[in-house]
Amino acid sequence: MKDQGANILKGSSLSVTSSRKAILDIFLDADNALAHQDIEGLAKQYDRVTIYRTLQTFLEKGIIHLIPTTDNIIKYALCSDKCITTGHHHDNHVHFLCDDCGKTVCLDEITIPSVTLPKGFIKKEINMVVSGVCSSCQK
Amino acid sequence: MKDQGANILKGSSLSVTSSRKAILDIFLDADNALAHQDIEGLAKQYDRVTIYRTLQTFLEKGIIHLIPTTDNIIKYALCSDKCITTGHHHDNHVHFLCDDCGKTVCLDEITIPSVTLPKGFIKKEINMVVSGVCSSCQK
DNA sequence: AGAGTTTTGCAACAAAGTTGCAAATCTAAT
DNA sequence: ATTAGATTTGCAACTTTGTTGCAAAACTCT
Repeated sequence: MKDQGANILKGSSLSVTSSRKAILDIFLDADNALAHQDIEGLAKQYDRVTIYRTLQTFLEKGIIHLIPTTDNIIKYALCSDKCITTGHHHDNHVHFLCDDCGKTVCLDEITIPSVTLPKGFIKKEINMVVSGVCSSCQK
Repeated sequence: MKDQGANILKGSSLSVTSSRKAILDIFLDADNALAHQDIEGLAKQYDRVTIYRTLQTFLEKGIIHLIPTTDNIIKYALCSDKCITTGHHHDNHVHFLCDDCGKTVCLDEITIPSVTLPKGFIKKEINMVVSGVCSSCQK
């Protein structure tokens, strides 16, 4: 599909600007989750502040989601098509953080198993991050 | 137990200083996980740098563990006795983050269910954070 | 109590994130 | 295609968060 980025933006009723397209393209090209810093390095022509605000906007619109990690670095990844089209966020897959290369990937095919919470707790979202060695680093 | 903090420090072969005891006491009194910022507020007489270094030391010794959360705030919680005594870190319980009060608690009795990773991935640690409404906020 | 080691606080710095505002860009309507 | 109106961007200044080196203070062990 050509100009996929622009379509996603329109679909989320966001105006199509070059910085938003550029940042979205970076996500579309990436095979792993990205930290703010990564994006700053890959979209050098845009202001730091613009990147902060763009990521914030994408989060709010459900275009990207946030991955909690134990390495203290906030990472973002594209949501699956379903997330974007439904507008409803269903991020129920497992994330993997490689101790070796530091990359974080979405394991879309691995669904988070359900847990039973103690009485009185109401569950809204579950996040699961597994760390270890990824398939590219394990040689 | 009197002077529990000092005992824990000795048990981890750390020298017993007033700042370490104070910070450890804050954790012993807390019923939820604490961010650096929380501790700074509760241990005002100590330097910011000392708190950073103390938390770092506690992490290394396995006295506290780190909880990844989706609210971008790094939180620490005391490890269970077993963690401390064995020196080996077994943080296999579920964490709960309340969207209402913002508190993070360890659900020590809820064990993280196991998952099967794709071929080539080696699992070392699993983290699971459930968010929603905690028992105190659900009224 | 004192020698030797560890820890602390200070200062200075680096990195990360936020805010207000004017200029630039985008959208939608003519 | 032009333009009015709204949104977004970049800049500057600032706050917060985290790090490092070093001398003074506190702690441990004998």
